[in-house]
Amino acid sequence: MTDEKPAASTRKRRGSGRATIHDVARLAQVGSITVSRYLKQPSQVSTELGARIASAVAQLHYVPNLVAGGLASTHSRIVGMVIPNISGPIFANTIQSFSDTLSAHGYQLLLASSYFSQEQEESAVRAFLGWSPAALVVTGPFHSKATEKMLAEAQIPVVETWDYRPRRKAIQVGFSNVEVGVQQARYLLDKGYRRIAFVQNSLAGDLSALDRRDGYAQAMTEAGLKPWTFIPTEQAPFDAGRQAFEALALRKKPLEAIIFANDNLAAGALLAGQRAGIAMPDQCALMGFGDYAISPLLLPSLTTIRPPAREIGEIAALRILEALGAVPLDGKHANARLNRLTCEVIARESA
Amino acid sequence: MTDEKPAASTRKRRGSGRATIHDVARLAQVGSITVSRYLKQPSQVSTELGARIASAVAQLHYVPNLVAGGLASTHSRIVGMVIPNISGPIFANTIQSFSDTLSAHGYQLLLASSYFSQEQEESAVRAFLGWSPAALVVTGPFHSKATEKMLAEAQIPVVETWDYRPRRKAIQVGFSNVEVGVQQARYLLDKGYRRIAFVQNSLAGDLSALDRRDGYAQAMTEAGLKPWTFIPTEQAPFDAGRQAFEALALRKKPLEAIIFANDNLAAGALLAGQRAGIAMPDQCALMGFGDYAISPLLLPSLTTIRPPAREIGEIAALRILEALGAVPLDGKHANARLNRLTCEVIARESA
DNA sequence: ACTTTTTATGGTACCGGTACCGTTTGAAGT
DNA sequence: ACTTCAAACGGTACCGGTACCATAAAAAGT
Repeated sequence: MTDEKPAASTRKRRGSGRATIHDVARLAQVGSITVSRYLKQPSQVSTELGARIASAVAQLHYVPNLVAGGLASTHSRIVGMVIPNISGPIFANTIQSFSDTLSAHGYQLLLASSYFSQEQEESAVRAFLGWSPAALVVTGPFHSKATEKMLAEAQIPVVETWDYRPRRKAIQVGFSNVEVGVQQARYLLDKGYRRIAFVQNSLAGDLSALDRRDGYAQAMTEAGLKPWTFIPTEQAPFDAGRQAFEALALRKKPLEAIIFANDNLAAGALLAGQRAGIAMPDQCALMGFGDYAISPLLLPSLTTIRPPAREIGEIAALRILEALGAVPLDGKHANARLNRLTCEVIARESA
Repeated sequence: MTDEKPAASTRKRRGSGRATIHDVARLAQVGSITVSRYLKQPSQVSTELGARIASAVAQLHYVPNLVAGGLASTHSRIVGMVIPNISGPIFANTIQSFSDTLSAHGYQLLLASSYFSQEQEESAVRAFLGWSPAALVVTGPFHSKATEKMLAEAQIPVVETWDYRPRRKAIQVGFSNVEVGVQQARYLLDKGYRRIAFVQNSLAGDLSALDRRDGYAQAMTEAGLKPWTFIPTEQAPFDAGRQAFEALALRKKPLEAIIFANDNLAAGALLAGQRAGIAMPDQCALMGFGDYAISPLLLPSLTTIRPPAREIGEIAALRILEALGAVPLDGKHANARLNRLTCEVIARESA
């Protein structure tokens, strides 16, 4: 009948085989641009054409090709996030709330972990930028030169999480670790402890603990006391905590209280104290950072600092969505470039 | 009028402003296609041109636009993963190892969480497909009709993790939850317990626990014993565990052993037992699932099952990379569609 | 009644790469 | 010397959407 094999094009089709916007347009007998409009702002299309298009979309199982859309409009609904690690007890909540808030507004999350390595961060950022993401999130203020440059030149919102440094260019969503160190020291000083030590983490990459140590040292000096830092050589956190406890609490003139760079170190110390029969907090008080899931369950339960992990993820997402115009400005924070959050002291039995 | 302004093209440029492959080609005085080749298979380009191109790339800070490349070639180096949650104790390790293995080969991870909701999973899969990903990973074998259809029609590798069901079409990387239930029951039976109950999770979405319950029931029946299932009404896991413990262990004729759908439930029960002064495991033995971080720290430490979370992520990534030709076939597993992993009983004090 | 503005729709070029194919050149084969 | 063939490189047409502009009809303004 009539149709003579429409040119049985010898040229090979390159396409993916999926239905395109043009297929939908043909079936609905409208222009392809109208389909595009209907999918983005249905109000601009008459109800009649809208119905025809909707029917065609359903019939063809049309799924918009976001890659093509991204290329044409030079901006995608992808947001990249680089975080030190996914499986650790700290950042998972941030990722979760960030992802949830984003995806509620139709954005997708590209995720990579850096393990506190600036090189890995750099290569992740570079790869992400290739997708012309709508925004980027990184952790902390410490990046390689090249990363700084890429972030500065990308014409997109950049958020630095888990720290707060007003001088920097990126949007800040986090807290001051120096402040937290002060907070920890003051809490113990208020309780009457005087001989207080700080135990760093052995993992070199996490620089935020150094800020907390500085805050601790500052508060100690202000109180006329001598700060005392211990750096474990053991790598595994529980072992490092035990090592620190033995070095600080089992000596001739033991320390009265110890602040640890994180709860895992503190937990290792606490378990060592249990075994050694040291009364905590009476003979030695322990304080952690992070409020990990184990901390309330230990005996004695661990006094620690709870960082606003979930809040950081959510606020970071909101600031991004605002900057992209996907969400009306929050009257109060009004797209604030600086979001200073605070950590809460979780007072339990160990200090 | 004047308008003159001759060349000054009044037409607006739509581009992103970043250097393109054509800018590089112009600067290096080669065809743009040669630049493209050089970036993908440098061996096909003479060293002389290669050097010129490399210099131009460096000079312009050229970052390839992956969106354009993806559109042209109809495939990207993105892999989508839908997982019930990120922040929970279970899946974080899978995400981490999956992400690490992928990114070591230049692939990026698009992540979304479903909270065990098939609707959320469906919308995530739909959004991911819009990016024409290289592969997709989902959790478990339970999906909506529409999801099944999309996964089947997408011409890409699909992996189902955290379960093992040979009959299904997707690549399987996981373990049989029924088997685990049997394993749990047998462990307790071997220890001499007879009156054994199973406590489900109250969260309706996680269907894998039902399989474990079925395995438990099967093993009990085989041993000539009556299975006993308890379904808490409390929502929060610790509370639900306590509720179950009170209902099962504090009754007139208490159960001898209880299997919980996960370690959090078991932990709640264990703490309730501590408070009530019940000797565990002597008066009542407890067994969990998941081997969460808290489990070894409880008193008594919790006997549980350790799922191969990290392994699942890594093997899923390897199978995908193999299927995509990014990695040579593992001689032994040879791109196996079925990867049956096993769970390990972690025998501790509570059972 | 006529001009101006708004609404609904379509045509076309373009985003920045890559697949496909063609051309040139020099080495190898006969 | 002539043909054959592989290597190196470039031209062009796409991939599948959207930005920009144009157009026609309807609504509003004077």
